[in-house]
Amino acid sequence: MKGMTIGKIAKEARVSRDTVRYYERLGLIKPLARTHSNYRLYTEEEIERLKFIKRAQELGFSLGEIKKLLLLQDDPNTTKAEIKAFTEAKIRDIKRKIQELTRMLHALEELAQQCDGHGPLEECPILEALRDDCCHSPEKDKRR
Amino acid sequence: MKGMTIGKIAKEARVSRDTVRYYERLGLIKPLARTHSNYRLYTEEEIERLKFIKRAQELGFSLGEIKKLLLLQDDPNTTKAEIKAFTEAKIRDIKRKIQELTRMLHALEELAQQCDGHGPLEECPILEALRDDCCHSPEKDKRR
DNA sequence: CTTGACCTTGGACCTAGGTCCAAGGTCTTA
DNA sequence: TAAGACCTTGGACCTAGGTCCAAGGTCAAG
Repeated sequence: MKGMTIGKIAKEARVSRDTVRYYERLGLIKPLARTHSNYRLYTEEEIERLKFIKRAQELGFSLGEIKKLLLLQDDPNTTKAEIKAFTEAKIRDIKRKIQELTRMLHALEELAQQCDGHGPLEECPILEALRDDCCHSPEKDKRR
Repeated sequence: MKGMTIGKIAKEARVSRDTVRYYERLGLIKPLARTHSNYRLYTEEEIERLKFIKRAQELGFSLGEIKKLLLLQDDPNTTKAEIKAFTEAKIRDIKRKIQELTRMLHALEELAQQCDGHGPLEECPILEALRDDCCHSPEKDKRR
């Protein structure tokens, strides 16, 4: 009988059995067949699919997005332009996250730099900033 | 009778009643008193506390971290150096996140740029990159 | 004295990406 | 034939930061 059981491909792809079953529930992967005793059977191809998923995760794609990506890959009508557009959407997404984190970083760095680390706590510029309304969240509290 | 009910302070601080009760469960805030009918009673101070929490969240602190920050603020033995160290730890944290996102961004940008958006899907450099083992996750799959 | 707006509690539900467990079936190897 | 290592299913649990709901109590206005 050809094929590998779930434990085998999980080990090969360095994920857990539970994760493989979880991905199956999400529709990311499915076994080629079942044995007479209902064991899932897979081939090399599914190991590659698991590795594909891992790599896509490392690039910042969610499992939902990876599902779309796999569907696109499996569909003969998909164009390269679609894949490129998908990638570019993710790029914009990541850029937005970086911008937001950079905003936080600058605000924190400014506060840390204002604090000399000495003297009474009442004058701590960091706590003061959190207490008073000073922080640079754009477009808020315009009235008052 | 002095004090505001939960609906009042929630409105003032622009959060939901449920959120205030949730913060109470987490130990971030608590009512000064209860009425005879067991209604929570708050003062201006609690509105400020809610705003403090929101501002700290905007700076990237988790509710767990904000709890520590509030405890530090309320403790007369806290030094400015401690607050500064806390802030600096968060700065390092955010820098790490930015680095990770930047890694993803560069990888995606390289892939997008390699793709001309034309021709058959089999040669799509983006899908190829996910299929083959090419992506720059550091220190992995050194054997094989 | 009733209506509607408030308040109370406990607990379920949500997203995301899994992990863990129980109860049971199967397979291999000694 | 028995142990131990697999496999099956369904469902609970986890983090984080909440939201929503039911069933019931309270309060002010008309």
